[in-house]
Amino acid sequence: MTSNSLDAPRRSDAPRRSDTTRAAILAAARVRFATDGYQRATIRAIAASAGIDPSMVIRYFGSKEQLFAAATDLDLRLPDLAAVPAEELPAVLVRHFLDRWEGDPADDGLLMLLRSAVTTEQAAEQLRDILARQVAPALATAIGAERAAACGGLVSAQLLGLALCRHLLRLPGVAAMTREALVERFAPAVRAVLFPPEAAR
Amino acid sequence: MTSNSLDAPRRSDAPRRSDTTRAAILAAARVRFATDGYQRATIRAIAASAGIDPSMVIRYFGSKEQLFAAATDLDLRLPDLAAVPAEELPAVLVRHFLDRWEGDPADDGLLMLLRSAVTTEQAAEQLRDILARQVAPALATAIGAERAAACGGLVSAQLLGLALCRHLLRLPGVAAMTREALVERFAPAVRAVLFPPEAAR
DNA sequence: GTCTATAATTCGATAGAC
DNA sequence: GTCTATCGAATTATAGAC
Repeated sequence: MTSNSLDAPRRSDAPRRSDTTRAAILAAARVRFATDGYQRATIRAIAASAGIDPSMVIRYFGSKEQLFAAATDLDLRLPDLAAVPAEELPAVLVRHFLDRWEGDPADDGLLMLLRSAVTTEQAAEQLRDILARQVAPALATAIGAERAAACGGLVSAQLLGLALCRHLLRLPGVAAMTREALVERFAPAVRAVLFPPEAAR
Repeated sequence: MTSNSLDAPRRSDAPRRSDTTRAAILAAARVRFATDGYQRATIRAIAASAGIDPSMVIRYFGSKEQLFAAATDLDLRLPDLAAVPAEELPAVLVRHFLDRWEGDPADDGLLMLLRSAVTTEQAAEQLRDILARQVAPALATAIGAERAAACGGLVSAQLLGLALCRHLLRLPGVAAMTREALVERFAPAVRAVLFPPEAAR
């Protein structure tokens, strides 16, 4: 998956030129996709950011669609939720995602994917797949498979809603809050869907 | 705002041809913007949906940007929240938006605007403006201006997150739930940000 | 008022020289 | 491996005939 499928095995450990170029394209693509979304992020702009010719992008990745697929092959790097006390689970989740979103734009794959997923079906499919494969299983280790299935989507709705309003729409009331204030105010809401009060069961 | 600024007053009450054409363009534009977003919704496609020539769209609205501005001049039609008991406020809010989103795509302006706002700054600006002018004041009548300012953004994050995951991303776990199940499970989360528990104040 | 024709860009992707 | 040159399609917007 990560090595060039056309090459025979090599003895040298030194990175090939083609590998560094490929990595440069991928890094530039992640930044452009994150800020502009799939449609506005042109191959030409990505190539310019990477300092190479547009035709190289096609040569290395075949098409814009395949480049996007490679750029959005994400690992959310969720912590081990089984080790977290139920009481702290909501805050841990909120803090984890907030931390990732504040980091390097080329590294916060979730925001990149979310920006494109709203208007590009291919990206939406990829996002659904990633959430199902990573968030749901991680939740299952903490609160059991049955309850994770029942509230996984609602937890996603809350966390993606937070990402949406804070980083993509930049609503003043959400974008201006500090990370810790956000954890304090939003974690109780996540708790309400993770552990439904009696009245809602 | 709603009448053609170039016309002199007329005595007849019969709708002019230009008014029905203008309305047809606007209706078609709302559908295309809602399903495809600002960039993919082309003037050609909108004209085809309205059964007229693409050049007519420009003639009536000047440019694609101005057409979008006219199509997204929304009224969320929020109910009178001052008349709602605090206890029922979260469920009333969730149910109101769910109802609107299930309706006619050409009438659910919020979903249309949200789809474009993630990748088009003009749409994001319009959405921020609408939320600030309509949601925030309505909340203020129910829980007071001070507390509305503190939690308005968080309530928006929850409701927009729900719209995002249910109707734009169509996450299976959220899209499959019935409207009433969603109210029951999501209202407690909205309550948690509207009326913060002691631990989070 | 409505349409035909087209200008002026911009995009993804390809061919081929070096 | 890298770049030049370009194709073919699609876009917004305009000019002008009827």
